[in-house]
Amino acid sequence: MNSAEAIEKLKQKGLRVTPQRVAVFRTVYKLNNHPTAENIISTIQKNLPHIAVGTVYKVLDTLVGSNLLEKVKTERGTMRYDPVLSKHHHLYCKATDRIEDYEDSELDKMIESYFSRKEIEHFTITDIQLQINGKFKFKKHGKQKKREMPGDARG
Amino acid sequence: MNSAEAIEKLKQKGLRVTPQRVAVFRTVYKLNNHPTAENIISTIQKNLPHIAVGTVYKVLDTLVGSNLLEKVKTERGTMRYDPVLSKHHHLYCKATDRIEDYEDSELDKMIESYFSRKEIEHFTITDIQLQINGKFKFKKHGKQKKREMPGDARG
DNA sequence: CTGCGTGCAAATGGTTTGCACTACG
DNA sequence: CGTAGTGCAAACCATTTGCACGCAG
Repeated sequence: MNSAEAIEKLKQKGLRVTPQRVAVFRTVYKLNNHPTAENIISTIQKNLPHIAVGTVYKVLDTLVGSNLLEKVKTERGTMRYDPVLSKHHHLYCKATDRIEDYEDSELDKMIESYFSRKEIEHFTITDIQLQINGKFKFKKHGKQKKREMPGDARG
Repeated sequence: MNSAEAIEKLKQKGLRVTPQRVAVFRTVYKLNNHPTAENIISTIQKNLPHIAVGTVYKVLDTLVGSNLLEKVKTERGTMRYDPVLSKHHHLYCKATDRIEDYEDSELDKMIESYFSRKEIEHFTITDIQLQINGKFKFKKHGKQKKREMPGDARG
């Protein structure tokens, strides 16, 4: 996503456009591994060395509030951020803390029709998200460079 | 769950039996609202005033590690604990941070058979958990007493 | 211009850790 | 008895907050 696109999206949501917001937004798109706040900060600081930690958190909150990003929790303690593209589920590996998105409209339809038949007594559903736990199969071409990203192979 | 049962379960897992472990374990069963560590601590301290915060966290880790409890994280930052009874999903209300368990073997079968047909390319599934988001419908009999439990009506 | 957004640094709060002591097996 | 478990308090660390300044609209 380039700056123009980022600016456009911010404007659509009625948000003030600042270099910090553009940078945070673009960075979450660029780092497509559900980065932590820290990942985002250290990446941004290469281009925008002056940005403050608190600002990044505030911007992330703003973007989540405007539905431009979503906040994801894992077993481990820290929050992760994900561009909101469309309805999706998460593949999650506990051993490596890696998350990937999983979209499957057939699955969604099946679940939706199931719950339209079978209601839950005292609860009104707004949406359903699957956490699909397991293990990523790694292709074994070349060695994997060690980066400071969550979700890289550790197990 | 009484002490004898708690002790039995700890022994089954090969864990040393201590008053602290019994108390933590029983308290999570008693507080069936997916309590936070803090809920557990303040409840236990009524009977076992000397127990240390650090101990409770260590015991919780131990019990989670032995598969007697599970650890759940919500949108809000804090961890919540849940007795492991059987495979279940979570009903979750963002507004109140309330969690309830949801069991449905028909649903489980449907999902299982779906994924046995439709494999995910680079991922091996171990289990699937649904987060069913929405709103609890409250029955309006009498007033609800205010407690310091997560998941009570706030919205 | 006017106030929202930012930078900075200190505060917060849930969780973890290190160490001396205790008690389970 | 020996070692795993506990109590305690300090440390940790991701996130939040308060305030003065700067820049977007």
